[in-house]
Amino acid sequence: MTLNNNMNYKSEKEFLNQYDAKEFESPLVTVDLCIFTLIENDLKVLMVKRSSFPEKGKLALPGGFIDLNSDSSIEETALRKLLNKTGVKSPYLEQVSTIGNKSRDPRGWSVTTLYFALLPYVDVIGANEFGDEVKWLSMEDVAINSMAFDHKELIHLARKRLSNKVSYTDIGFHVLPQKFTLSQLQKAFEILMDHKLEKKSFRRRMMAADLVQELDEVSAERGRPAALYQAKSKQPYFFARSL
Amino acid sequence: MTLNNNMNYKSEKEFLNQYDAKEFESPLVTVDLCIFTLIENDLKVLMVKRSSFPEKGKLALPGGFIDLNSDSSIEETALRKLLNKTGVKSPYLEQVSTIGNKSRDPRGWSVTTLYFALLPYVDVIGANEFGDEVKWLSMEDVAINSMAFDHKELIHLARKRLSNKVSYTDIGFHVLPQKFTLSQLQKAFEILMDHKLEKKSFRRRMMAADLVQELDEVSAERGRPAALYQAKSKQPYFFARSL
DNA sequence: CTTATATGTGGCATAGTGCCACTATATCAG
DNA sequence: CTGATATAGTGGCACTATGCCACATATAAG
Repeated sequence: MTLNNNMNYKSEKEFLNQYDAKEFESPLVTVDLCIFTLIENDLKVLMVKRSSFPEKGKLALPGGFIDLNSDSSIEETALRKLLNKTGVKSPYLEQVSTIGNKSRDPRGWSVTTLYFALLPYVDVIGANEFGDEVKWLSMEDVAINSMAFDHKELIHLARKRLSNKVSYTDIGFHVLPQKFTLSQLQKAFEILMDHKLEKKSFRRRMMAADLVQELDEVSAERGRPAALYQAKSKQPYFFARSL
Repeated sequence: MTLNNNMNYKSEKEFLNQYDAKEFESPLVTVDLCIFTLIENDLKVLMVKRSSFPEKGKLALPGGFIDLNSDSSIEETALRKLLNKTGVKSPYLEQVSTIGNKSRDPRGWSVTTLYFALLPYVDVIGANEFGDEVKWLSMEDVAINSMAFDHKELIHLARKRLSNKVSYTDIGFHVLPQKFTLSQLQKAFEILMDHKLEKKSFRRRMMAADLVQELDEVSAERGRPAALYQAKSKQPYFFARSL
């Protein structure tokens, strides 16, 4: 489609008067979110049970259409959806990819921009917009559930991006509460990356990267009490080779 | 926009009959390409001079609307555009990001999915679809040219992704001809990354990564003749720390 | 007081990197 | 033929980060 190319309007104004966006054939555009958190050392994704057709009753990612009147960008759409479902205003949010083709939605050509978010655990029951059923689904159970549209693939896309990015950035901090022990931090990184880490090496790198601030408190559960830390002002990268 | 959420159709079929995509308010969707190549050790981007409103006469990235009838995915749209402008069928092509907001196009809310491509140099004069002026613009000159829409920002986005990705993958090979010397390869990487490299370290890593195949030919210009190499079957990553 | 459990450190062998001087092989000028 | 110049390619060492794992430390439970 190169509708513009062969035309020769006398002025831009005339063009704008004569045409508006709705005259171009455009696909449906949605924004979908893959919201991750950690609950008791188990990685979870937020899912919604669809209450309407198509795909009624199936699990789907939270998301939906852009509100052309109130949203001024697609990031805003994503943040609005996130706030609706979780009550969280400022998560870690990153665009993963945009998938567009004519087969993913039974209604025809459709395009979705996928985001993923990282949050510390929040209770989500009843936090939803229209009484749709919203719940944290364990990543282990993603495989065994039937899902709407291509949302299972979307989850895998987001999951891959997550694992990868956690290994060379500090985004993993976002699933933890304010205060944490280095063991908790390591465990979180391991789960997010799906990869075991060496205790000494991990601590050495964390210290070298200067990403954490030791506090004067300790967390005592079993065994020797662990020092509590908090995240320092985040830096984009800390160049770990393979964590 | 959650048009689906409160409805309660009796069946999916009824839903599909009653509604089709055009009833939802959707933004304009385009695909834009940032096509890079190297000409005489100078990084170039392919630009088109717009022959119609809006932004008539300004430089713009090649791109345009999805053809809902012939394209079956947005990647296909991108490849079609690329083929139109350059005649190249199988470049390195990667999705960078999707930008959507209500201010980037004077016609209103619009969404574009940005791709970048890497090619060995091809002559592009006259290769275009509708007689639009198409040319390779030096990256040095991007700053001093006025550009349509937010395309200057799109170029910067693509440029950043390119620099970054070249440093930990082998995509840099795609701007070179089949046969090349290690010095040419290093120079290409340096330009793409915008970062000087150490000769010995570079060669050591290339060899260790087993990405190149030495040939029985040499390239003689000035000085000692250099061995020619060709790329081996590409692997996704070769884990260079900082090249 | 012993055991279980978890935190935190010491220290070494190994591998990858930056650095740069040095060698090798061509062309070109006179 | 000779020496200057230019580029290709290597030798080798100091430095740093990593993996590994044993050991020391600190608490609770029995």
